[in-house]
Amino acid sequence: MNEPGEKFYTARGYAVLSAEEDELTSSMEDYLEMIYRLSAQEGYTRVKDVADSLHVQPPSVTKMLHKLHEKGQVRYEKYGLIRLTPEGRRIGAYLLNRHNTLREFLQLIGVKEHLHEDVEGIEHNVSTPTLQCLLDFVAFLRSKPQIIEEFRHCQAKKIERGNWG
Amino acid sequence: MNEPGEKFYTARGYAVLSAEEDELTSSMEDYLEMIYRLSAQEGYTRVKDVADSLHVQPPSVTKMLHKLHEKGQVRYEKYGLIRLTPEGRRIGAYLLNRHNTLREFLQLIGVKEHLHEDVEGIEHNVSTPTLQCLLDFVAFLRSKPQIIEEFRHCQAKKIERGNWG
DNA sequence: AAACATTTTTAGACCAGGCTATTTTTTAAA
DNA sequence: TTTAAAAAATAGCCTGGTCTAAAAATGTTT
Repeated sequence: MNEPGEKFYTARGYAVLSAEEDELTSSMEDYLEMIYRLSAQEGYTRVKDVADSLHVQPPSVTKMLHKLHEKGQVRYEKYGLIRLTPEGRRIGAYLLNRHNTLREFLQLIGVKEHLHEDVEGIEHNVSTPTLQCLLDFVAFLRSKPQIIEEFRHCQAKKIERGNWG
Repeated sequence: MNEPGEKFYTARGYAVLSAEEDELTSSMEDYLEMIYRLSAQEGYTRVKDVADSLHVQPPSVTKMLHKLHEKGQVRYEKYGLIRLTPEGRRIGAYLLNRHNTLREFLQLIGVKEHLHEDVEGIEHNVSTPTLQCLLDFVAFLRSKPQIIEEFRHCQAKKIERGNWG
């Protein structure tokens, strides 16, 4: 049909597929990444802090903590402190690294306006092998700063010529 | 807190925000993009074809058609053919272009394994200004093929050295 | 044109991840 | 140590995008 051998699904369809593979949902990743950030200093965080940071209400956090606990990423008991398990820390570190890599790449190609939103949306959909490519590419660009310099130059010229949407 | 001035939300949180801005949901984009592909030849398509292509059941298509009709992207009456409005065509073309741009970029940096899934997931989260950066960057890389050549070379060397995850 | 097959629609259920309102527990102050 | 305030948990509702089962419309034979 379209590209041969490629099956299309809706956004929901992909979500269901990855749930079947027992992967984390996008929201679970958001919570885990944030818990990882917040517990970096003290080794723990609290429901209220997570709620405030993610702009959700506390009951949403509690509910998600049960899920992350069941999945083995969070050590948690009622009214207690939130701590990641070693597994949770490993994943949290991975997620944060993925976030930062993506962010750095987008900055390199000149994204400014919706940087944060785009990173937050895109990160959940970057598979591990793709992340590896991105990492390699960012490292490559970092090692040859003239490339980005030249690209910036082209972009600037383009703006001058008024070729923009 | 984290990066100053950046507000974090969960995946759902962002979805709600963009709904409030009256933007299309990810699923709506998937349907619209597919209708655009399928109706490219004949100028129309059918519920069954959309359902088969997106691996959903026909009632899901019907329901979504009502929404896209309300939003003014689809011309549609019961049991009839599905046609895009001019507005729908414009957006469809934009979505397809975004898809292809992203795909080309990922291919350039050497993505092979999950190319299709990653494109399908990422595309919905690429804002218009970010897409513009990507377009510029892909054009730049296309105009200087030595860059990608050299990058490929580095990647290959890296594999040789066994520095991979 | 009658009968059968296919396509589409309708109706209603389900699930994740939010929410609000309320109750329970913990913490801080008097 | 009793009381007030803050934090967390529970219960239950809502929404979007799916599904299935059943009904309705359309198309295709013969």
